[in-house]
Amino acid sequence: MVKEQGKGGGRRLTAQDWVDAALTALGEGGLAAVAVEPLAKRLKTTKGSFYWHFANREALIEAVLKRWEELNTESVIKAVNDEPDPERRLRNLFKEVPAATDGDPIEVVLVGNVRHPQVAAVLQRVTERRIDYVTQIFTELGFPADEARRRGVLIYTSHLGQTHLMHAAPNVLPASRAERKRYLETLLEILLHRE
Amino acid sequence: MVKEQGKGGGRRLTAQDWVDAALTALGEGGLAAVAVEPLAKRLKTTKGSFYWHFANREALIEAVLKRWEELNTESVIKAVNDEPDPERRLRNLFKEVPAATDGDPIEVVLVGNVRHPQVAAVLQRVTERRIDYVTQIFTELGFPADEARRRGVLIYTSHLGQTHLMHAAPNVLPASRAERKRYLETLLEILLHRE
DNA sequence: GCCCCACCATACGGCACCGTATGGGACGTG
DNA sequence: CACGTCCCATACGGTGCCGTATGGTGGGGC
Repeated sequence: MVKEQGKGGGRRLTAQDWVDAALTALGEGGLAAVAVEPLAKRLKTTKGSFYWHFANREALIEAVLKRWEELNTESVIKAVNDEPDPERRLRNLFKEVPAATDGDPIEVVLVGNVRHPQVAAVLQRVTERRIDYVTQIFTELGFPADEARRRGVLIYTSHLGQTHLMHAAPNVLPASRAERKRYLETLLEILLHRE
Repeated sequence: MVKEQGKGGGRRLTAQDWVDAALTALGEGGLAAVAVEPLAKRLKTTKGSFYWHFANREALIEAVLKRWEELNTESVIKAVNDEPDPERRLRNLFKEVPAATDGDPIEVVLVGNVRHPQVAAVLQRVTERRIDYVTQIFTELGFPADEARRRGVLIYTSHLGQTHLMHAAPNVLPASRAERKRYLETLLEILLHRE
């Protein structure tokens, strides 16, 4: 008989299992839900397991933030970065990113906990990384540095506003797919235009 | 000798005092900081006072959310609404609102806690109220209903994105005052233009 | 001056979570 | 098959918060 690996069974866990569960909990219940005993219950195990893999709760938070950072910056950038044409890369970026993180509440959850030092640090890094990347695209499109950055910030805040609104009052954006696409198109036309 | 009213002294408190303190705590420490015993410490009193004025913690949260709602919608709208010209009213709105709530983290704090039922409800109401108001201005400007609403949502998400970014990474918007004004001006030109 | 009542202090039980201590089971290795 | 290592279960003490019970205080009405 093979080793029982059924996800509910009594298999051994890795640190990664804890991080994954923490990531889910973070989205569902906020930072407060990244807590040892509730996660142990969710994983059908006990604290004994957790404190074998991690020093304490803070270490888990650090790990889950790092994981989120990597999932939401580098991997997305990597997925888009093989498109050579800058304009099409920009379109891909703002078409793919919402598709991947549409209902993902972690972004807004983290901003709501920006007083938390670890959260503040990761938000800082992620934001700068994203804006730098978009700015770089505008630079490749031939805009001077300051104008490229200005447009990068602009398109990024637009995206943030959509994300924010979508969680604050989802019903306000009903025909989201088509409407958002049209909105994005308008915005891109404005921002790609050289005055 | 007059009755000692020094804000540290042993004076009697009203329910409003608790709500005010809760509002401050909400901004500083998130929803979790709207907690009875910590607030009692802050007010230099005890739980005994709290449970005289409120039934429980949930009642306080309800009250503080209602207070925030009123401070951030009706009072702002009232302050702007005496301007008869719609376009100038719009400009006033997006010049005054950020001035009043620039560093105010409560907005993003609440979105981060959107799973909380009471928070979700107030965010729902506030968002719809704000968008309705802006939409109405565009209607007064002569746009048909659907176009007015589209532009209202648009300008509102832009504002939200700025707020969001300002808390996620404040240093990204350094020359905020002048830059934001220019940004807003650009946006308004776009949105006020009849194609 | 007395009393009453709005308002507060204190003490208590309960719960949820953190982190530690310690024993036990499973599995590879010899 | 013995044994050590890895990983987990259980039990415990500590902390911070919620909500209740109950007694205390001080100032306004008579």
